[in-house]
Amino acid sequence: MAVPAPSPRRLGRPRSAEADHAILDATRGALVELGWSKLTMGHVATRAGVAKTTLYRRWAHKSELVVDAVAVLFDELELPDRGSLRADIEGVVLSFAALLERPETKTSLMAVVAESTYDTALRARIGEAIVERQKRLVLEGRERAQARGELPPDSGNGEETARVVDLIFDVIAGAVVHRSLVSGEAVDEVWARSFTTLLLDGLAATSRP
Amino acid sequence: MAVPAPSPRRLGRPRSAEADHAILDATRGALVELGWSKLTMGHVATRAGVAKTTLYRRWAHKSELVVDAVAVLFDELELPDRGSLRADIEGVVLSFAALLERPETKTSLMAVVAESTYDTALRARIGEAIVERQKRLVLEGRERAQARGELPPDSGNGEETARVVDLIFDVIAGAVVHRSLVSGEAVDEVWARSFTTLLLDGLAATSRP
Amino acid sequence: MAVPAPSPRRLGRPRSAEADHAILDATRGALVELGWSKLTMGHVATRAGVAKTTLYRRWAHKSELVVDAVAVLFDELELPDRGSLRADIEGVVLSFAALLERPETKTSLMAVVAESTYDTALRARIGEAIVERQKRLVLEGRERAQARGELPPDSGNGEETARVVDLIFDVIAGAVVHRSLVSGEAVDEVWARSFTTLLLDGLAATSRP
Amino acid sequence: MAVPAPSPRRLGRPRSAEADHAILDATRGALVELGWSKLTMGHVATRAGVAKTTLYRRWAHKSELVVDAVAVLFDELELPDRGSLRADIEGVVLSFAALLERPETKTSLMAVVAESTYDTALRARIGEAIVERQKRLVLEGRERAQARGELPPDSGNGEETARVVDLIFDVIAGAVVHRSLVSGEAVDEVWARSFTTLLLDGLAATSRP
DNA sequence: GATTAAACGAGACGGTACGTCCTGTCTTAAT
DNA sequence: ATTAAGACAGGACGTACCGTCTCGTTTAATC
Repeated sequence: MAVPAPSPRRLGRPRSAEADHAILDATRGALVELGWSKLTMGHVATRAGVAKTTLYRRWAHKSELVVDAVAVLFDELELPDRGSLRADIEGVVLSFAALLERPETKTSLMAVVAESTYDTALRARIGEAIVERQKRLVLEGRERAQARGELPPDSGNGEETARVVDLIFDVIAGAVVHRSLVSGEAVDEVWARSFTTLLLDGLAATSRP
Repeated sequence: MAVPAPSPRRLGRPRSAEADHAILDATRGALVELGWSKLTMGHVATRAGVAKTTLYRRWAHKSELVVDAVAVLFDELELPDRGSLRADIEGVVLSFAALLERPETKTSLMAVVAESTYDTALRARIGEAIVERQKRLVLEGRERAQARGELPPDSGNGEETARVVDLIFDVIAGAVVHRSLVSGEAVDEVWARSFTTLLLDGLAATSRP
Repeated sequence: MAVPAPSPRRLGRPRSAEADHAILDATRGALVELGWSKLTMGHVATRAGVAKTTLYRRWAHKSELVVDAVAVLFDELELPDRGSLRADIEGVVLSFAALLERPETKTSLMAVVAESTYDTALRARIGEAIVERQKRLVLEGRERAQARGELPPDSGNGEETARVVDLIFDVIAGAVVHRSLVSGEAVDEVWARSFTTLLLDGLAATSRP
Repeated sequence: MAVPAPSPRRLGRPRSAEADHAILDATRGALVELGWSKLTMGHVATRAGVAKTTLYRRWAHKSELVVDAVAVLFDELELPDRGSLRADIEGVVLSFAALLERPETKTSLMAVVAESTYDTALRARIGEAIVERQKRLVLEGRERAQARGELPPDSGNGEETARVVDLIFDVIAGAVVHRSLVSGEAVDEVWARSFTTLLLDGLAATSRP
């Protein structure tokens, strides 16, 4: 996954899996205590009880290391069936907001996105490790709503469907991230309800012929 | 504004307004050529033909400098009357996206937002210099739509109005930023139309009693 | 003297004599507290309650300022008649050593001499303000010894006399300075007696035909 | 010696001996071209093709670096047997003066001595690396003169001997340094002869019972 | 069990930028 | 014209990190 096996050869001493964990743990810990900009490779290495070479053998840049360290937190997001599309959306908005409130993610997400604007490899890694994996939540919620009859079934046009999913994803994730990190205001139940109402109405109308 | 007068006293040589401009110009130029992460205070100073001390006397951190240098670009955003609420929204979405495509803003915005998560003074500066000032676009578009009869008049509840404006702002800005910088896909006319449809329908429904 | 009148004209506000004293006092004080290398023009100005311009108008360089500040201390050296040439020499050795033990002079003398090796103007200033004025002690002691009959009278050859005086001056001052500042050992009565014995015997023999 | 092994451990990459030489060579070169006061750590590092950190890892201060760089020049001083005590003294006086005329030593010696007045570690380093090692010349010349019968043999009292050696050392070195650097006049054959006469007579008398 | 080759810790390395300090000059208004 | 105040260009400081390197030392899989 994030730390690809260097080659199928198996000569010499194998890499330490312990070191991998220690480094990622140390990275998350350092993010909490220092934030993105004061986190250094040397500090992470020391904190993980590992030599700098061991760290650089696995991750060439701080941004890649942080993406991998933080990605796992995004995987914790889930979409339990709350019984209605409205409840599901409000739920995911609130749990996404809660995730963004954690110091590890708060300080990292924007930073790696910023870094990625000039680094296509990093952009790909972010897309793969974080962004794409969150779209599953939209897909899942959508299918469930279709099963409930809250949304019309797929048009059969896969491209069209992908476009809609992307749009909804950008609207939900974008609004939450912007409110939380840019506007710097709390994403609470009140806001989640207003936002969900707006989105539901938009979706309902869009779904009409 | 950005560089507040240090005090009403008038002792000693006054600060050079030329230097202010040269520094902000140099900052924008360096952002274009080097991007956020390779921009250094020393480089900006050299480029501005100014000593580093002169720079640090005004801006203690690179992030504050960049906020001030970039804020003016956001002020260039305008909302010409395109005849309908739909046209106005599509217009602002596209011109905001165009702004985010400029190299000066592309990396900077996310980077300073990232920095602001651990620096409340910076967060305030961003809010004041960038975020709050862009809400005027939402207000303006809304009033115009109300005048056209496309949206119902204000409820008279100022707090309620502010909440709605904030929501719309976060949804529009958030969706555009997310699509453009996080998802890394183009904000083109097609997307703008889909997004606007979604938003308009949401607004229309929300406005119904 | 050390601070030459800028010109015989007397237009505009006259220079403050208070400032002169304050600056020289502050310089000596700073030398005591900080030593030569940590003394700065800005610090002296602040300590003297004077603007930097006021300081630079009088002394262009730190070394010149220090020479003037310290020269006055060397003028305090005196040669009271102790009754014999031996006693006079031992006296001047000990009082010169005592002067070199003061922190103002200890830290300054070698420093300005070092500086003067690449700065002929400074060398001249040191020669004039410090070195030449101390030769009076040698001259005085010599004349007194001649009056006592301890040394033969002048040969009448002025050049010859000057050469001898210079030699004795360099030997006495050099030995004391070297012992005190380079070797870093105390110039006490025991050493002064040994040194004086050596010098007297040398002089006596030299004076014989 | 000058750069003590940091510890007997042998962990990590060992320090580069090449770097040591390059730095000391660069220091001497910079002293020749720039003199003490314009020599900077950064310049030396660049000239040596070495990072500043590499330099600071070995020498914390410019003065210590210069002491080590210059000490080796003092070791070049030698005392070839010139056949008589008089010739030996005249020889060492002239060659010491020639050494002090070299641009590397000219400013450096006084400067580091000045610095050492407020820095006991530096004083110790100077004592060890320069001062103590030059006393060998006095010892050597003295033994040779005793072998020739020009001076009486040692009294057997080691402390007494050390005191005499120190005295002679301070008188010779002090007089030459003072004439050359403080009085700023040439140490030529004429002066050397006068000084040697004075010293020999003093020694002769001192040696008499 | 010995060999082999990569991974490991430690830390030195060349290099870049940092943010501060000092220098000596200049620009204000006040005296 | 001099003063206090303080901004200015410039340059060096000593430190912190970067990413690479060079050591001597494990640690498995292979021979």
